[in-house]
Amino acid sequence: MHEDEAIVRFTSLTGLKREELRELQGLAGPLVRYPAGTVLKEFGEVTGDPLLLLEGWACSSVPMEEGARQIVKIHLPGDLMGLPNLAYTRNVDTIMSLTEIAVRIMPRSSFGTMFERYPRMAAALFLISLEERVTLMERLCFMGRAEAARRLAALIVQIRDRLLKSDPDLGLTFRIPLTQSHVADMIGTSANHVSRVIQDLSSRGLIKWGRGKLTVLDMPGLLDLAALPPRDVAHDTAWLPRPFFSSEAN
Amino acid sequence: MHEDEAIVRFTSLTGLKREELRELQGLAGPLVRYPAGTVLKEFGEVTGDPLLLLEGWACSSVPMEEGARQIVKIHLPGDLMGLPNLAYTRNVDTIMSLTEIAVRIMPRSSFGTMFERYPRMAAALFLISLEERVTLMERLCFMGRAEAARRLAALIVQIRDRLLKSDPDLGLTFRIPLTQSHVADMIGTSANHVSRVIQDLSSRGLIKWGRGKLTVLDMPGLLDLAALPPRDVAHDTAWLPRPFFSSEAN
DNA sequence: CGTGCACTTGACAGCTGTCAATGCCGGTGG
DNA sequence: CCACCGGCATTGACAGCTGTCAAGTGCACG
Repeated sequence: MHEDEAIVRFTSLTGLKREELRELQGLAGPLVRYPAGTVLKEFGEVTGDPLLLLEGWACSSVPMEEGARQIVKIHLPGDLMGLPNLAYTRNVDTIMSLTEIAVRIMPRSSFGTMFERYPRMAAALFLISLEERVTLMERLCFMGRAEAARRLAALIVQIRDRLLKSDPDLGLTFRIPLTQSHVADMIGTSANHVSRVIQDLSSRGLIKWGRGKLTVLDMPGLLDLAALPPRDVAHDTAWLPRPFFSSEAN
Repeated sequence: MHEDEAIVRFTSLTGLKREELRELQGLAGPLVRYPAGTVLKEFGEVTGDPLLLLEGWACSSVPMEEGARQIVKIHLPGDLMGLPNLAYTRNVDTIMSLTEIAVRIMPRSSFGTMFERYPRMAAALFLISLEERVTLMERLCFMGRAEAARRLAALIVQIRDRLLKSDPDLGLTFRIPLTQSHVADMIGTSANHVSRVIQDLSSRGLIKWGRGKLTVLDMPGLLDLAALPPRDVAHDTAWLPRPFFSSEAN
């Protein structure tokens, strides 16, 4: 993914102006690359600056007792990682790359700048945070109520939806750099059980999943199983501050 | 709770100045009271304005299939309710009062004003949102990994911690306006099972719970069972914009 | 005193964690 | 080319937590 595209995704929901995007890029640090499996932030350590993910996959997880962990979010290009740490002195999660990744550091001070000088950008940041909250709410519902097969179906649908945003031509077969262990840590079961559930979905003719490659065979069936609550993605941003630079109305 | 106290709680984490608090109050609408059991927002309906809760308890829940629901948050005095709706056109959860409550409407436009004219207040709002996110992350972990007894223990500890913030003298016995059905919808089990789990905790001598009154008999034991991850509550707000009015340093 | 709601209790089945063993596959080194 | 190895995935057995159903209890309220 080209860097501009990632930045555009980051700000798409508020319709920020091109000039504002440039300012945002001006606040970011240089591009840095890491190999797969790199731990970028460790839970409990003193917080650093948030990171803007530009290429590759990463994930945030919270360590539990005895080596277990819960993955709380998959990061895709365009995502800001480590944002919640702004409110704490120690990292609230562990951030690790799942593939080779490219990131830019977003210095803490740049967020102060945003709030002081670029209110629309700050508001965009706020909206992104609210969306994350809703995503977590949704996952919380599934975790508490649904059985593993449905949680897996919902996970697949949600990941594909997010991938679609940056690649509208994404087919029904695509790469997912997640092992069954990762999936287990995401949907809250054992890696053992994930194997059973995947085979269950396969035998129902819904998906095919192997070697990091996932194929959705029956999307309506998968959606039906996932039974995600309807969520209106259209955003009402009429309350946002007026654009800073542009002459045209938003 | 006196209104000022609630407002102070709302903004405590960023050390907002007294003048800013007054501005915040100026943005809010008049005080409105509702009896227990009032539905203030209904999931899926067109969004209205967020509400600042000043007295009483309320909860946000997401309806699931067949009348089931997941309670995603308990609102206590000082909480802003319905904030995530700012990013959507339809309510992402149902907000219902658990006791008699008093609220003030925070018009959508007032958030635009905050971002334009009171960057520190906007940043405070942002931080609150990040905290909510972390709370949800934590609950997600428990929902996926812990058995019901531990989830209940964690719930009790967390609620008491939040009550302590507004009443530092809170003893080990306090009122909780939650039925076992509510608890079930919070920790993701059946109301039936909640009864069993409460009796389990009781027989272990950890708590006593009846008639809306909860007594913690063995706090260390309860904390041990809950096994909440250590979370540094101190906030690093050095990146925040400078105070708007005051002359003193923050 | 009757009604309704909240809570309790018991039985049973089902999903899922755990343990252990096995299979598969890619990479490494000879 | 082949043997070995380690990580990942599969499979089976078993126990435990938990949902469901159903019946019963107790309390508050009118």
